[in-house]
Order: sequence, then C-alpha cells, then structure tokens
Amino acid sequence: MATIRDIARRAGVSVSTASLALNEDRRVRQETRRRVVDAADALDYHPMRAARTLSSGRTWSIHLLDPAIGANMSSGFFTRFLRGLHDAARDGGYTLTLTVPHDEREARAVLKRLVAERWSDGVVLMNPSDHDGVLEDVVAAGFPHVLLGRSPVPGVSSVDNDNVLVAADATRHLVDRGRRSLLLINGPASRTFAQDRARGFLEACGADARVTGRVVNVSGAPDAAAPALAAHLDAGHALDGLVAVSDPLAIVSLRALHERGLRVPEDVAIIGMNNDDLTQYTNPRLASVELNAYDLGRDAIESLLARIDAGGRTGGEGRRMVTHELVIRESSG
Amino acid sequence: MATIRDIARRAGVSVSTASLALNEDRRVRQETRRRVVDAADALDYHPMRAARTLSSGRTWSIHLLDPAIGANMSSGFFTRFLRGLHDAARDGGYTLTLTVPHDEREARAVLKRLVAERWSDGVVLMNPSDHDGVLEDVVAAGFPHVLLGRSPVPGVSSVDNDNVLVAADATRHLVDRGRRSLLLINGPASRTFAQDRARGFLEACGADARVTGRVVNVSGAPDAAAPALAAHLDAGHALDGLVAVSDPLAIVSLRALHERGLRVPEDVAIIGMNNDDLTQYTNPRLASVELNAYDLGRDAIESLLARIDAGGRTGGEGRRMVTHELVIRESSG
DNA sequence: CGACGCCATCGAACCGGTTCGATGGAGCGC
DNA sequence: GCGCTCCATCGAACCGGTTCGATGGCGTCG
Repeated sequence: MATIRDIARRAGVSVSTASLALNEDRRVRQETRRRVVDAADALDYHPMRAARTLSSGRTWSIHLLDPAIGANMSSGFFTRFLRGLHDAARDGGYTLTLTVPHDEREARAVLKRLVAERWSDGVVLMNPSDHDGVLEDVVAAGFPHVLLGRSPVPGVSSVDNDNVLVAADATRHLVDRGRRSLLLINGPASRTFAQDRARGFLEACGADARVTGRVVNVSGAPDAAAPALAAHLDAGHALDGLVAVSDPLAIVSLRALHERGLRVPEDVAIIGMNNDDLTQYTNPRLASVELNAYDLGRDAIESLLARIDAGGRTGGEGRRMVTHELVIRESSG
Repeated sequence: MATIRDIARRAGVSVSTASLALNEDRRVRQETRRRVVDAADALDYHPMRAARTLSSGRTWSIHLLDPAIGANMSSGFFTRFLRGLHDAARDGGYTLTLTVPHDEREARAVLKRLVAERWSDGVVLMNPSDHDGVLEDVVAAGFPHVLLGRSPVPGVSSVDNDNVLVAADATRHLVDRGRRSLLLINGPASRTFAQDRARGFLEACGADARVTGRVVNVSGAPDAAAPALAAHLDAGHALDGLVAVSDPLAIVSLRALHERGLRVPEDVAIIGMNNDDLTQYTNPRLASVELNAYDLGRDAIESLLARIDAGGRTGGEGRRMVTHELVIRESSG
C-alpha cells in the first residue's frame, strides 16, 4: 500500500506539496502537480480513508437509521428508497452506512455513538415513531440530519410525500369514475401520515355533495382490514369505492369483498398506495399511487448534504415534498 | 468532545495508561482502571472511530456489495437477508456499509477503492454475475470476503441454500400429493442456482417411475413464464404439478393457468420459492419454500468474521449451507 | 543488605493524511 | 542595486487514538 510519503519521494517533492497537488490546490505549479499525479498513478495510490477523516474531520459517509426494515413498511418501497439514497450519496462522493435498531432505546444508543464517535457526517432518520426521543437528541447535538415520513418539527428538515394530496388524488379518481359511497381504510390514527391522508380523503369527498366518505383506522397486520371492512358493511353502509393507504391493505380488502360476493371493480372500485410489486399479481390488477420512493431517497440526501455543507445547524430546512402519480389498473374500474 | 488526553488528565494518569485501562489491558491496576473509567464516564467519552482505525488498522465495519438490490431478487428476500447481516455484524461489534454498483465495471471500481482505501475489514459479495472479474480481484488482494448465491470457487468462501435439495423437496412434495406430470419453471440456464435446481427437480422426478418431469428456462421479467407455460401446454404435454423457482414466476403461471381455464390446485398444483410476502395475497394462497434469508445473512457474517480473525487469506473456507422449509398453502393441493 | 525481578506506569513514536506558517528565489519598480 | 511582493515549496504541527520500550518502586531471595 503506497502512502503519500511514497508519492512525495517518487515525485521529488515534500509531503505537503504532494498533498496539495493531489487536492488540486492552485498554489502548486502545473508541472509539479503533473509529476505528483503521475507518481500517484504509477504507485496506484489511494488515500486511506481513516487518515483523511482524522485530519480533515470529514468522514464522507452518511448513516441511515431505520428501525422499520422489513417491519411496517413494504420491502419494495424500502429498496427503491435505499437506491435513491445510495445514488444521491454516491453522486455527492459519500458512502452509505446502515443500522437497524430493534427498539427505541437501541436507536437512541446508536445515534449517540454515531455522533460521539463521528462515524458519519449526517444521518437519515427513517420513520421514527411518534414518541421517541431520537429527534430531540439529534437536534440538541446540532448533528446534520433529515427525517422521513413525518411532519416537520421546528429545526428539523424532512422529506415526505404530500399525503393530503396523495389521498385526495386517489379519492378524486374514484369520484371521477362515478363512485359515490367511499371508504378509506386508513392506518393508525396516531400516525401523522394517516391523519394527513384522512384529511385529503375527506376534503375530496366534501367537494362533491353527492359523495359520502367514511374512514376506518386499522393497525397491526394488514389482515385487520378484513374485519374492519366487514363491520362497515354489516352496519348497512353503502359502498362502491375503496381507498386503502397501502397495497397489502387493498389486497386484503379485495379478498374480503370477493368472499362476500362483491365484484371488483363492478360493485366496488379499489385503489391502494405505494405501487408495490405485488399490485401486478392480483386479480384484478390493483390500481395504486406511486409514491416515488427513489426520489424520496434522493431528495433526503440532497437536503442532508445542504445541511452538512452549511455546518450542521442550518441548511436544507423545512419540508420537501415529493411528487406522486396515479397508476390506473383494472381494480379502479 | 472529550479526547483520551482529557480523560488521562482528569484521572491523573498518562495517555498510554488511560488507553490501556479503557482497553481492559490486565497490566493496569484495578484501582487505576477504576479511576480512568470513572473519568471517561464523567466526561461522556467515546473514542473517535477514525483515530482508532488509523492506529489499530481495524475499521470495525463490513461492506455489502450488492448489484442486485431491487433488480433480479425479491425485495422481501433482500430485506430479511439484510437484517441477518446487520444483526450478526452488530453482535460482533461491526457496522454495516453498503454499495449498489450499477454494472460490473462500477462494481470492480468500488471494490478496488474499498480495498485500497481500507473502508472496511471485509466484504460480502451478493450475487456476482457469473462472468465478472470482481471475484478474481478480491481473491488476488487477499481481502476477507464471503460470497452469496453461487457455487464455491477455490479459495472463496460462500454461503448458500442447498439448491439441489430445495428443488428436490418442493418436487417431492407435489409427487407425494399424487402429481405425476411435472414442470419446472426455471431461471436462466447459465446461472448455477438454476442448474442446481434443475438437477434437484429431475432427480426427484427420476426417483419415481410413474413421474415425468420437464424443465423450461425463462429469463428477464417474470411475465416470461406465461408464454413458456403456454408453449408447454400447446405442445400437448400433460401437466398436473408445477414448481417455480421464484414466487413471482409462480404467480404469473397461476394467472396463465387460470386464463386457460385450468384450476389451481384441482387441475394443477403449484409451489413457488422464497416465501415472499405476496404469497399470502394470491388466490389461492401460494405454497412456497422458505429459504431463510435471515440465516443466510447471519451465516455470511459469521463466515466472514472467521476469515477476518484469521487474517484474510484463510478462515471460514468452503461453502456453508442454510436450511430451508416447505410452507404449504392452498396452491399445492 | 544488595541484587534481582516483577509490576504498574509513563513517554515517545507511530498510523497517514491535512494545513499553517516559514522560507527562499524570481521578478519587479524605483 | 536594494527592497518589496509574489509564488512555489517545504517543515512541522496536528488530528486522536494504540503500542512498544524504558523507568522506577517495591518485595523477595540469597
């Protein structure tokens, strides 16, 4: 392994000049730089990361803290998001690091070490649960960060879909196809994304006097959608359009309707969200809302890098919204 | 940020003694260690990673090089695998780093930098395509590594399912349920996993004289299973049992059979592989083979750590096999 | 009582880069 | 010809740990 001292010796210059030359400092003469670069090429020189970090203070890596991998989020969404993160980080010259804490206590511990041991220059916080203290920690430390999937808190940058609009667009799509009695199969009422989607749904329903819209909240496994839906129908409510906040919820609903003898989309139109891989494999194929997870990842990194460049406490503030698109398939009529 | 010199000063010892005390060297007296540890606690001391790496030569991180995220592998499989990697790495005191090269050229470049700049102590190579030179590079460099999803090459450790047995077990399951005319919807014939699975399938078929087994290879998107299946039926072959090497392939086949008026499982029994999330959402629910991706991840790390501890060139050799289980659901009869 | 050995601790070098202040030579104006 | 500035380069300090060889105090043994 060649070190910078080897390069300096071979190029016939001092170590400091070699370093300046390799970092394209304009103080070194063109011809000197040339000699240094040639020597570096000849010896296949690569500066050791840890040494660079120690002296410069920058790690050139970004950490992803994600308690939810394989848990409450769809895998397809996660992998697309991860690719977005990765690509944007790489474009900025950064490497990606990853932790999957199993509970809040562990998340806080990891975050604390992350900051104290200076593993990375910034952190992406994925879906922190609503009551954890991870956020306070990171804000208090003035450590560069960006948050995913939650409403902004003062001083915290976040990147998210416009959940109000996502739900409203999906709802309007069903209304446009003539559906009048709608139901939203929503997530837990405690989560802000669910609150936002309920709002968008109800606003879209309220815009047309002929339309009635109701909301049920389900939590835990997607299977919980089936009894919730059954209760709705048993209560005698009319139903010809169904919006689900995730594709698994939509698919469970689809099965439940089928078992009650209701046809999709003839009797009830359905649209889900996330545009998971599995939408293509249902019968009928499931309409969904593409949330552009890849862009979410890219935007998160861009926001974070802005904050890093600004020195931590400021930069990339506020909430970035990522676009979404309806993906119309058979289930929506 | 407290440094080790602050600790030493507060504890009234030299820097070297402080370092030895914190690293539990038994040369330091119990009482001195106590003082140092107390000082460290009081100042909330955390050794900076880069400094530790620079002087000790160990990064305490493992890199995952995975060209396939979101591509030819199922997302659920990937996330479970990743969790396994993560958990085992964490248990060993290591952190996880990640790259997603877009093509072979980039993979080689990343790997080269990884080794030269010493980012990590070892690398997990996921599904390297059969013709790349990544393997040669890593073997030549004597860099600790472990490979996933491919037959072992001399000097390369690998972790994998026993693909011959996976296919044989799935096949025997259908035979046990009375199926006699079987078809394997296989991956590209160039991939070793596909070769192994074909072998297992044919061996299981050959064990019973009443059973006939045929294989079709498909590549690219899972949709390609439909025409392949149609061609098989059009050729006049009998068919009452179908083994697919992935769940998407199985689901596409299921739809294709349905469109030809064949019932599952009455006319044709189906079993897939990977036990993806989506198996629960098909109609009928899809039987599958659980490949224990989490264990695959854990074993990969364990093998890698053995190699790291052995100094790179040796340790954790050969091929580790991970168990699998049949998950019986409606589609297999 | 002196020599020896052991134990705990220390100082200094080292890992491989970056950066800052100093140095020396060339070019310029007066 | 002297002094000034500017430019290119250099030496040394520094980042924050680890590790090795040296040192000094103590108890033990002959």
